[in-house]
Amino acid sequence: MARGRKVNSNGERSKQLLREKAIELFASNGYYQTKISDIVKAANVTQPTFYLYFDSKDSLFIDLNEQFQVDLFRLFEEQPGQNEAHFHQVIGNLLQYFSENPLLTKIGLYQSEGSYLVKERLVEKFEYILEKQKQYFSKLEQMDIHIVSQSLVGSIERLTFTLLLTNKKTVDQLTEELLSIYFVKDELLSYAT
Amino acid sequence: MARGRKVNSNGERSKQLLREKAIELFASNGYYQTKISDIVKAANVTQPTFYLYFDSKDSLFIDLNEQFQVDLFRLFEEQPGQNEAHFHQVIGNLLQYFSENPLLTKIGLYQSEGSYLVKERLVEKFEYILEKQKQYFSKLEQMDIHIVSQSLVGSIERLTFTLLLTNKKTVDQLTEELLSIYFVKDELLSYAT
Amino acid sequence: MARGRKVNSNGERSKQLLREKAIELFASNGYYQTKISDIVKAANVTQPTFYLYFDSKDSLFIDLNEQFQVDLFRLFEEQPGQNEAHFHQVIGNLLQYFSENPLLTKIGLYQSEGSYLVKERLVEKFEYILEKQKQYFSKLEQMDIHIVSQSLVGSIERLTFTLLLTNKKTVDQLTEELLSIYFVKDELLSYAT
Amino acid sequence: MARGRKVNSNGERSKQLLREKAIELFASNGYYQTKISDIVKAANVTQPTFYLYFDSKDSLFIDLNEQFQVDLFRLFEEQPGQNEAHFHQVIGNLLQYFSENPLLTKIGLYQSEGSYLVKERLVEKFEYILEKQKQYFSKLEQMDIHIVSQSLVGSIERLTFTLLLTNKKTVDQLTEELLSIYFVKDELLSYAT
DNA sequence: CATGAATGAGTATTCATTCAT
DNA sequence: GATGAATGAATACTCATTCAT
Repeated sequence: MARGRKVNSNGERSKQLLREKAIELFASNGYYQTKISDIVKAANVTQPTFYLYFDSKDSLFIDLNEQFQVDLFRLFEEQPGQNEAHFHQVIGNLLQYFSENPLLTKIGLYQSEGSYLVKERLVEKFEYILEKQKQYFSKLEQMDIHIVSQSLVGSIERLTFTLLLTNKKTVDQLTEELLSIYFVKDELLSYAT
Repeated sequence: MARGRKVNSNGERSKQLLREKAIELFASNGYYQTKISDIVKAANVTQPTFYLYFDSKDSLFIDLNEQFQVDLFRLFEEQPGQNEAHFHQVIGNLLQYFSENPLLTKIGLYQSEGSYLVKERLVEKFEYILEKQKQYFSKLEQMDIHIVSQSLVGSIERLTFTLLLTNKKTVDQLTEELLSIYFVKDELLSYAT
Repeated sequence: MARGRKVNSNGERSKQLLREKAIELFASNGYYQTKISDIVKAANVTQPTFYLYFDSKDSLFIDLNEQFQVDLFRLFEEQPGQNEAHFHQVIGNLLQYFSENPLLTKIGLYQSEGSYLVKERLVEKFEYILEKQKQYFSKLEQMDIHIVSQSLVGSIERLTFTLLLTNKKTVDQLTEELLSIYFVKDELLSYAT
Repeated sequence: MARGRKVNSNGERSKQLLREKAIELFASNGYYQTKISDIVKAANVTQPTFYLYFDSKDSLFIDLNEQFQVDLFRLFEEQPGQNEAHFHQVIGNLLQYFSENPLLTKIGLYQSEGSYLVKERLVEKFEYILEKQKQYFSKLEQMDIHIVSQSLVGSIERLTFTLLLTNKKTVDQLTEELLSIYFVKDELLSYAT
C-alpha cells in the first residue's frame, strides 16, 4: 500500500476503530495473547498508526480498565434513598452495565491483573450498603457482613460471565435470583414455614 | 568448564524440585509471566534440565492443572449417604482441599485458561446434589437450581481466594457461612419469623 | 479539524525558523539524536512542512555543513599581504567566525561525519601559509610543517570548543596564546636565554 | 542452521569474537550506525547470542569505553621521577597505547559521547604535570597552563587520528614533534638565536 | 544426569517520509 | 502554504526450545 494519508481517512475514526478492536481482542484473548499486530490487522491499519493514537500496548490496556472502573463506580453514586429497594437497584444497575458492556466487563473484571482491586472495591460498597440494610433482613444479623459481601461479589461475577454475557439469562432474572439467594425477606421466609 | 552430572544429584529430586518451583511461580505470577528461566533459576538447575523432565512449559502447566482436577473431583466420589449432611461435607471437603493445596488451587482455579471448565464441572456436581437435596430445603424449590449452583461456585471461588488462602478465615467458618447463605434450613427460617 | 495555511504564515519565515531550530538541535544533540519531529516541534509546524522546504533530514544537514564550509574558507581568500602579521590575522578570523557562529561551528567541526574533510582542508591552508612564513620563524625550519599544521588544527578545534564557545576565553586571548605556543618569534626566544 | 550448541563451540571465544567485531564496527561506523545485527553477522552468530554475553548495545559500548579509560589513566600512575624526562615519557606512553589499541582509541576518544570527559581528565593530568615542569621550561612561565594543556590535548588527539593511527608517523616521531612544539627547552631555544 | 552454548520466531516500538485535503 | 493521517523499513530485545558435550 502506498504511504501517506488514505483517501477519506479520519483520525478519530481510526482511533475509535483501534480501540474497539483492541477491546474485542483483549476481551477474548487476554492481554498477553493479544499482539499489537493483531489489533492493527483487525483495524486494517499498520503498526505505526497504533502508536499515533496510543502510547503503548500497556497504556491502552490500563486506559480501558480505567474507563471500566470509572463507569462502574459511577453506578454507586446515584443514591436514591437508602431504603430496602436500594439493593435491588444497585445489583440491577451493575448487571445492566455489564450486559451493555460485555467486552469491557470481561477485560476489567477478568483479564486485568488489577481486577482484584475492582472487586475489593465492590465488596466494600456492598458492605457499606449491607450494613445499612441489616434492619430489613433479619437473616443478615446473624451473619458476617464481610463474608456475605465477598460471596455476593463472587456470585455476581460468575453469573455475569456464565449466564448474563452469554445471553442465557436476563438482567432481571439474575437480579431476582441473586436477591432471593442473599436477601430472603423475613416475610418471605415465613411463607416457607 | 565442568559439565555433566552434579554430585549428589538425583533425577527424581530434580524433577520434584522443578515441579514445586513451577507451581510457586505459576501460582503467584501466572503462566505468561513465569519464564522457564525463572523456574530453573529457582530450582538451581539449567534450562536443558527442565526439558529432561517436562516436554514443554505448556505441557507442565497442563499437567499441573490435570493433577488439580483429578484431586478435586475425587472429592466428589466418596459419597457416604445422600442425606442432608452431605452438602455440608462436600463443601467442607472442597475448602479443605483448597486450603491444603493453595498454590495448585490458584493455578487450577485462577491462572489456567481452562479453569472455566473445572468450574463448569463443579457447577454440574452441585446441580446434581442440589436436585437431590431439594426436599430438605423448601427454599430451593422456588429457585433455579442452575443459577444457584453457578452462584455457589462463584461464592466458593471468591471466598477461597480472599479469605481462605489468605488465612483470614478457616475452612469451618467459611463452610458455615456458605451454608447459611445458601441453605437456610426450613426450621432455621422459622426462627426468624 | 482546520487544515491549510496558517494566518500570518509566510513560507520564507517557516523555512528560516526550521533551519534555525535544526541548527540548534543538531548542534546540541547531534545528527542521530535529532529527530525531524523534534525540529518541527521546536518550530511549531508539522512534519510535512519540513519536507516543503528541505528534501530530507540528511540533505538539510549537508546543507548546513556546506554553508559552514563556504563561510569558513572564504576567510582564507581575503589575503592582505603575505607578511608575518598574516598568521595572526588568519587565526583571529577563524576564531572570530567560530565565536560568532557557535552552533554552525559545532555542527561543521564536531557533529558532522564530514568534518574531517574540513579539518584536512584547514590543515592544507595552514601548511601553505606556514611554508611561506618559515623565514620569519626559524623554529619552524627544523620541524615537519605538516605535523605542525595538524597539531595546530587540533589545538584550534579543542580551544574553540572548550574555551571559546563556552565563553571562558576571548578570541584575542586564544589567538595570543596559540601564537605563543606555535610561533615564538626568534627574538622572543632569545629573551629566554 | 539447526538450533542448539554448535560443534566445537566455546563461550569465551564467542564473547571475545563479538567484542572484537563490535569494537571494529563501533570504531569505524560509530555507535548509531552500528546495529546489533551488523555485529552478530560479523561474528557469525545470531542476535540472541549477543544477549547471552552482553546486556545491551549500550552497556557493551559503555564497557568498551570504561576499559579504554581504565587502560588510559593507568598510564599516568607509573610515575618514575618527576624530572624533565617525565613529560617525554608520558606522551610517549599515551601515543604508544593509542597506536597499540587503535580501535578502542577511536571509540573512546572519538565516537563516544563521553569522550569529552576523558579529554577533560587528560587536560587535568597535563596541567598537573606542566605545573611541576614549569621550572625546566621558562617558556611556560609566561603562558596560561590551562590553555596550553587544552591545546596539547587537541594536538595529541589530532595527530593520533591523522598520523599515528593511519601509520603515517611513528610514536617517536610524533612525540618528538609534540615536544618541540610545546616544550622547546631553554637551551634549545638559545641555539635558535 | 546435567550443562554450556546457541538459535528460530517472535514482539513492541521508532522514525523518516509521503499522500490526500 | 500547511496540515491530518498514514506507512515502510527498521531495530533492539526476549523467550522457549535444542544440540553437542
